[in-house]
Amino acid sequence: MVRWEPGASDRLRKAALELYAARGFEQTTAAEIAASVGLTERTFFRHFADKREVIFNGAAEFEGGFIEGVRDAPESESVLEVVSAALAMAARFFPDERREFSRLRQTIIDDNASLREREQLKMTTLATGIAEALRDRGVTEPHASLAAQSGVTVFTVSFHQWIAEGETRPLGEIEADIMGELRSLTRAPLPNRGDSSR
Amino acid sequence: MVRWEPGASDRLRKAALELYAARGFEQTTAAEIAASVGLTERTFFRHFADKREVIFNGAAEFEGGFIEGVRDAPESESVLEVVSAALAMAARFFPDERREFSRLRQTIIDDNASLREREQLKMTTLATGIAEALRDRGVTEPHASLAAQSGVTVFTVSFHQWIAEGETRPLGEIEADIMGELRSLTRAPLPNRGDSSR
DNA sequence: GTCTATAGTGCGATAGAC
DNA sequence: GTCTATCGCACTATAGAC
Repeated sequence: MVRWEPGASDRLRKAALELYAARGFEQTTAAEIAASVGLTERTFFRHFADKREVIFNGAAEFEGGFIEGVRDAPESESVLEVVSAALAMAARFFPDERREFSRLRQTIIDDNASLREREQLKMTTLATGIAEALRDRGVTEPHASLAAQSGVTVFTVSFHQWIAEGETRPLGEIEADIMGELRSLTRAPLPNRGDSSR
Repeated sequence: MVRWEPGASDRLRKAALELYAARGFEQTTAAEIAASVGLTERTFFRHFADKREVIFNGAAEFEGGFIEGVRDAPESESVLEVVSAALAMAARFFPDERREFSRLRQTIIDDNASLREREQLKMTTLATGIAEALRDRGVTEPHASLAAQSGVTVFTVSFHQWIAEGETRPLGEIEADIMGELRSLTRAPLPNRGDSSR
């Protein structure tokens, strides 16, 4: 006989996702989520700092993996090569089995401004972390920040393509493509730049 | 005899900035801001959708200017040249006289997570708008999104440098530098890329 | 686990300007 | 009369304090 079922956190996460998807984020109260798995509102807030965090708190693991990808990348003259290695590592967090789940999660986020805000902050935090890891590898500013943010840009654009309707390629493949597109984009000349200092 | 002083929203904005700076964003209530200029909490929320918006709602003008810069840029083969023209336009919203104010505003934002969230969302919204303007010029995806996001990256890195202690160069000049750095970064080769498709 | 401050919303009343 | 900016009050949910 147990006093409470184990895995409160997991049950809350699962219930929250379902309720947010079914009736919308704002229309779902923390009390409802908790009640639906036999817990109280207070317990919900002991597990998650706020209503939104329940959707994002698997993200720390992903962020860590991305940054680890930077730290463990092989020696290279090219900063972007390091970032590419990290992108490949990041792609491992999104195997094809997870695509449908990612689609559902993204529709929930897209439907609510405060969830979009939280997501953007996570991406910026990620970029900041990558920049730091690059500086630890000896990359100087502003290159570290630019490369880090560009890596996140490639990830974001690729991720949205990955969950686009009808897309079947794995994330890693899309990332390689998009990185190539970014490089060709910035390779084009800036013809009549003239004296840019005034 | 007038029933109320005119310019309620300007007065609220000014008072909010001062109070946020003096005692912090979370330690300042909407009621206090309103009371400090002789209005009620309810009136504050009729002018601003939420407590944070009071700090950001000058930003629509800036966003419009940036996007206008894309629309009005001269014909060019290079997408990045278009983005550079828009960056130059954006820089006009931040003349040197505004640098001190921008520093103060940024410290308020940096000190609070929810303000940072809102700022990041604004930047993403901006990138989305720029991408749309680029597509209207005939730029296809994923180039439009990549170029737009890269433009915002250059702006963000440049802006932070612009308000860095001891920095005296105008924003436009910093932007040109940073854009050059981004270009040189992505120009470096990706040596042993091999078969990137698997 | 309870208690409370605060954010934010909805609605009716009010006092002028036109 | 209508329109608009405000007040005042009641209310819910979040989130933190105790």
